[in-house]
Amino acid sequence: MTRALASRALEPTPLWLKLSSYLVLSDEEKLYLSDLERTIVREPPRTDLLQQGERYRDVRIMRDGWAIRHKALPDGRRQVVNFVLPGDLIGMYCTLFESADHSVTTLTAVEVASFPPERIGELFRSFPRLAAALAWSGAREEAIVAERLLSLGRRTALERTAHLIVELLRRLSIVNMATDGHFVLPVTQEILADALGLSIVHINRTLRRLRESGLIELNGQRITVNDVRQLASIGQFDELYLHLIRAPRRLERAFSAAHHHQNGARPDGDERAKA
Amino acid sequence: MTRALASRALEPTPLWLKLSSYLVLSDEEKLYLSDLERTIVREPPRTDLLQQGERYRDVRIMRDGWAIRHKALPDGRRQVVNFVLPGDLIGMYCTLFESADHSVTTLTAVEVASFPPERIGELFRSFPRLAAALAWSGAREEAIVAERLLSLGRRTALERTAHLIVELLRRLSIVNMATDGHFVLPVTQEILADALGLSIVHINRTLRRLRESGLIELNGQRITVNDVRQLASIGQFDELYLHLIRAPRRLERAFSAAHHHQNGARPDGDERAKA
DNA sequence: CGACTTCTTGAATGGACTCAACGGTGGTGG
DNA sequence: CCACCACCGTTGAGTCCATTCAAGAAGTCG
Repeated sequence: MTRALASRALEPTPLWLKLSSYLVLSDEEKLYLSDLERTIVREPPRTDLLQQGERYRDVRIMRDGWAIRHKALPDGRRQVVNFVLPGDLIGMYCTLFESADHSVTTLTAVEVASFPPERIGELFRSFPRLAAALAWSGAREEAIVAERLLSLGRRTALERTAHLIVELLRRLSIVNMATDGHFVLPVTQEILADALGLSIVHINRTLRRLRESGLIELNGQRITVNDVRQLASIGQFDELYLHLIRAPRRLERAFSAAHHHQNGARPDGDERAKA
Repeated sequence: MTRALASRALEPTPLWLKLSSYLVLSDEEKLYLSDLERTIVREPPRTDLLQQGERYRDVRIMRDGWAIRHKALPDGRRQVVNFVLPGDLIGMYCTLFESADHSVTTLTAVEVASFPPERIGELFRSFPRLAAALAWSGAREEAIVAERLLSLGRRTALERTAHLIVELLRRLSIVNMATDGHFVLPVTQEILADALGLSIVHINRTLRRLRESGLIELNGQRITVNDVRQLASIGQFDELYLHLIRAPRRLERAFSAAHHHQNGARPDGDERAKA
């Protein structure tokens, strides 16, 4: 490996930082990761990075900007599944499926890296720890979607809205995109409605209620949260599902504690059974 | 590896079959997989295999029976995130998180295998193809949750219900648990309501409408779908999201086509950029 | 056979939706 | 430079889908 590459590897990218919260990356892993982000593309707002039904495209890594992952019904009704923030992967596994079951559209100008899906095999074979960390972060994403499902299924409009605002505040503050309880939400009320399963009109009224009760302030796309505590309480927000706690580093342990498996199957443990 | 183990490996388990649809398993991989399912436990209905908030437990593999994955709000409202069927993993990544953000409860008597989370490291390091296939099947699960999110956000009660019935019919027929358009749904209307984000009363009325229009028949837990086509049309069901098509075997290709990556980062491709 | 859970149906309520209209803002071009 | 248009946000009024409340029927289990 050349010096030039090695020095380039030292710039930590959002993905780099995200995976670091799961395990301590070796220099080699950092190098490989930065190589995956070698090919960088900029896209304007309202660009489809991935389109529902589309056959194939490179895997993308969001480096800067916002996007939404969304699904549409044939008749046009639409649901925003999640917000894509820096460090998130786009179509990691979709490229291996026959075709994409969702779209990803930019909300702001973005900077994305991309690599061909063939490299996934390489990644899993040569960098198992990275592969595990990526799979893990995929599981974290699913947890977010599942929590949103709970919102749509069982929370009222007010609760849902409060919950989403607190979620975004927490997620953004990790990547230093929210300070002092305020952040930029580059989103129309229509998109908010599609994310929360509500009508535009009703989102508007719900935001007004939150504004009038003094919990939040809105000027343009800037949102200020005045009382996170109460907002979280309204939305019954429990940040457990975001899996932010990095303390145990269980993944790290799984790899270091593991007896290097060679060939057949010969681990420890006894054959217990329970009625 | 002993002969005894090798012979045991030859019984295909549901997980085995599921992963086979992504790639052709080698004998070694089959052997390892069957070793992961070595420790088998039986549990009665209404047992928690995993509990929201709980710190740690073994990874489970569902071998036989039904379970639900669900999340609850502090005030008791509940959302069923997904149905767990044979071949599905339980808590694969949760064991690596600090604590579980959802519960898994059996609906029927079940047979599950379990293995300690430390083996995940072993799996990723020694069986990259299996690891990729498992990550892939995790992505497929997320796709199902995302589709359910679309249901709760944008489909009416009737549409949602129709959609879920068709989904279960499709998923069950893959594992030979549905024949001739009928299957056993070991579920109360309360659970159905919690899965679809509706009240018990309304699910009852919705099922009645479907029954009265002749689309389905219900006797006890047995459900018969008389007109899949029309049911699918009501629910705007498009099976794309289930990712059942195994034809391309892209995963297989990603591994065989991949240039064995050795050390640093030196793949092909040019540094393009786009405005 | 009781006791419990589950299913079913009616009636009234309500949360969110649709329809509709108006105001603000920013971009475009005559 | 301002008229125009498109998009977005805001608000009112009426409607409807789904909920809650309530109570009885039908299973199910010890």
